[in-house]
Order: sequence, then structure tokens, then C-alpha cells
Amino acid sequence: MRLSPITYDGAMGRWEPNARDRLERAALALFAEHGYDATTVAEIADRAGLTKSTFFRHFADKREVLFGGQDMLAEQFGQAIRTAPPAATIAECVAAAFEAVAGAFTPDRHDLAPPRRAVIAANSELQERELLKRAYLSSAMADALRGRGADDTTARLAAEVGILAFSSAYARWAEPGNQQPFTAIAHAALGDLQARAAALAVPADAAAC
Amino acid sequence: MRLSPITYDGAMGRWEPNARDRLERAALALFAEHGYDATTVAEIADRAGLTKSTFFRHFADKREVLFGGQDMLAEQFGQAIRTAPPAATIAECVAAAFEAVAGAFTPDRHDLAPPRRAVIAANSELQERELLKRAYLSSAMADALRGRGADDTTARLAAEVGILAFSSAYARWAEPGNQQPFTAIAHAALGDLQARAAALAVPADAAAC
DNA sequence: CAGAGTGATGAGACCTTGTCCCATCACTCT
DNA sequence: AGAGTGATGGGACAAGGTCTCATCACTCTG
Repeated sequence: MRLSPITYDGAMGRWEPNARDRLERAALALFAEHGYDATTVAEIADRAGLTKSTFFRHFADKREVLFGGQDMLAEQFGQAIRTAPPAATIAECVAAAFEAVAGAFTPDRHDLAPPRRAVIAANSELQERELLKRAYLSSAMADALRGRGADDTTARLAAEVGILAFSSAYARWAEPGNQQPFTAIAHAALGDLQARAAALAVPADAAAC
Repeated sequence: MRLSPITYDGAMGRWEPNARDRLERAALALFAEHGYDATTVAEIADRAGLTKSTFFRHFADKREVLFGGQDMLAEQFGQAIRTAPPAATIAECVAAAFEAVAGAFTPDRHDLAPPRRAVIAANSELQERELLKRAYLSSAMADALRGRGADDTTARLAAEVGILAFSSAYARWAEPGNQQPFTAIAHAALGDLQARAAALAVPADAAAC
């Protein structure tokens, strides 16, 4: 299948550009229409004007088409923590990581989040992948913290708390009515969790659960 | 394929009993010999004297054969937290959950842990499943804590910290030379994490990472 | 003791995911 | 014009996983 040529600037594919983009959009549309399971890779490729072969050249996995940017996110987390000021505390390192990825949460990306979340919420296999993504981000943060000299246990704990803050901040940012920028929400979530972590450490506290 | 009859007491299979057990052992042996990827479900079933059909009747998934008891563990976590004394703090609820599952970590199960861990460590797909299992246990704990009235954020945080303590305690318990009972290790790990969580909450602390 | 019922298994067709190899095409460079 | 390059198409292929139906062992009932 050959599509009409489109002039495009930038280093894109040679035929019709944006093959990866087209596949992502086609997948999201079909998943929303018929559900994730009822949609085959061949159908996605077909709607994008491509074939199954090409799909798997762009995505290692059928699920991957919904979880594209996670590698970049993990890389940015790690980079921000590694390049934070030497005197920064662990909490400040985590906050720096959040600021580093704030660029990915621009208002124009905001519209794509709700349908994507809806598709994931409707399928347990995709929720699993979402959890996996979190674990991946968490271990990237923990590695970077260890690289700064933090001991293993503290690094893992801080990373878990950081990811918890990140994911709840993302959920709030992605809400349809939200206007606040991601950074503000993320910082608030992190501060909130820090306070609650302190409360956890006081078993004599009267706060029975 | 028909095997010689074996007298057996208890509600087992009608033909050769312990089909599920045999499949698990055959799988672990083959995975250790040839690796996870190079072992097909048909081979596992064949070594167990069964067929592919029967394998998928006992396990929803090829990976599932290595991750059997997680449902039970999650159930025990939840049950212990729901039935903890009304005045128990969150930390005490988590500790109660650990005690509830200690029965699963008896010395005779200790020997099966190292080969299983070795197989998982050699395959990323299985490590992913391990992470998924953790997330599953964590959400079971969080649900139970929410059921006691804890707010969402605190419940999730406590569950994450609890699972972190649990998995590091399990790793220590499963070490070949270990003699300590699981409960003692788990409580120590939880206490350790609580202290570090408190330190995280003090950003003015001089502990740069 | 005969026959119906039950539940686990065997057998095999079938679809989808994911891999692999090779031919083909568009575009670029010389 | 011709060679090179890189993305794509096409099809064969293995394995995972689902489904259906027949078969067998065992139990229960009359």
C-alpha cells in the first residue's frame, strides 16, 4: 500500500513519514473502539497503512505501542539525579528528577492522557505493564541514588516513595479539569508523602489505622 | 500416557496424583537445565507425563508455574490486616501481616528457594513477573489498610514500604546459610525501613546522598 | 453388579504473538 | 546512470494460549 507523498521536515521515514506515530494513533483508536484484546497487531498496522512486520520493527511488543516514552523518562530521572548538586539531600535529588521530566507533560500532551488511561484501565494485562513501568522507573532512580553513595536500602526506599509521588502526581495532572503545571503538583505530592513517611515511623502515634 | 497407579490419601487427581506438583518440579528442572526460553510448555508437560492441555488447565500462563502461591500470600496479608486489633497502628498492621505469612517460610521450603531464584534471575521476563507479584501484594495490603480507614495516600505508602521490607527480608531468609526464622528477619527489616523513612522526611538533614 | 454421572485428561484444530529471512522499493550519493 | 542504504512488504515459521470433543478412571446409585 502506497500513500500520497507528504512534504515533511526533519529526519523521518523515507516513505510516508511518522510511521511510529501513525501506528500509535491507529492502535489507540482501535483499542478504544474494540478493546485491547479484540484488536490484532495486523489490524493496527493495516489502519496505519503498514504491515505486521513494520509494527514489530517499531515496537518490541504489542503493549509497547502504549508505553512508548518510558525509557526516556527513566533516562531523564537518572540523569537529573546524577547531575544534582553534590550537597543535595535525597529528597532534593528526587525533586530534581521531577523537574527534569516536567517538559514531557505539556498542555498539548494533556489531551492524549485520558483515552490512554481509559484503555489501560479496561485491561489487566496493560495494568500489569503499567506496574512494570513503575518498577522500571523506580529501579532507575534507585540506581542513580546508589551511584551518589546512598546505601542500598535507603536508595530503594527513596525511589519507591518518589515513584509513588510521581504516579499520583501524574494522575492528578491528567485529570480533565486540571490547569496546574506538573512540577507544582509533583512537588506537593512529594512533600505530602514525606510527611506521611515520618508519621509511619512513629508507631507510638495515636493514629490507629 | 498412563502411569502406574499409586495409592494416595487426600483429594488429589484421579489418575496419577499431584499433577500440579509434578508440573512445577518438571518445569523447575528443565528451566535450570536449558533455561526458561529454551524450554517449551510441551516439554514440561511431557516430562511430567502430561500434555500441554493439562498444563494450561493448572496454570494460566507459562510463567505462572514459578509463581504459584502469590494469591494465597496476598489473601493472608489482607486477612491479617483486617483482623488486627482495632487500636493497632499502621506499622503494627504491617507487622501482623508478616507474622501471618511466616508459616509459608518453613525450613523445608528453604531448599526450593535458591534454584527458583536462580532461574528468575537469569530471565528478564521472569523478573518482570516478580515485580508484578510485588505490586499485587502491595495493592492487597493497601486495600486492607484502606478498609481499616486509612486514607489512600497513607495506605499506599505503608503498603509500598511493607512490600519493600518483605522482599528484602525474603531475600535474606532465602540465603543458603541463613538459620534465622522469617519473622525475626522481617521485623528487623521493617524497623530499619521505618527509621530510614523518618530520615527521608527531614530534608534539612545533613545526609547528602 | 450394571449403568449413569463426574471430573480430569488427551488430542488436535485453531488463532495470535513474535521472529526471521529475503525481495522490493524509494531515495541519496557518486 | 548505477551502486548503496534503509525502510518496508511478504510469507514461512515456532511457540503461547484457547477451545472443543472424545476418552478414561472413578464414584454413586439402584
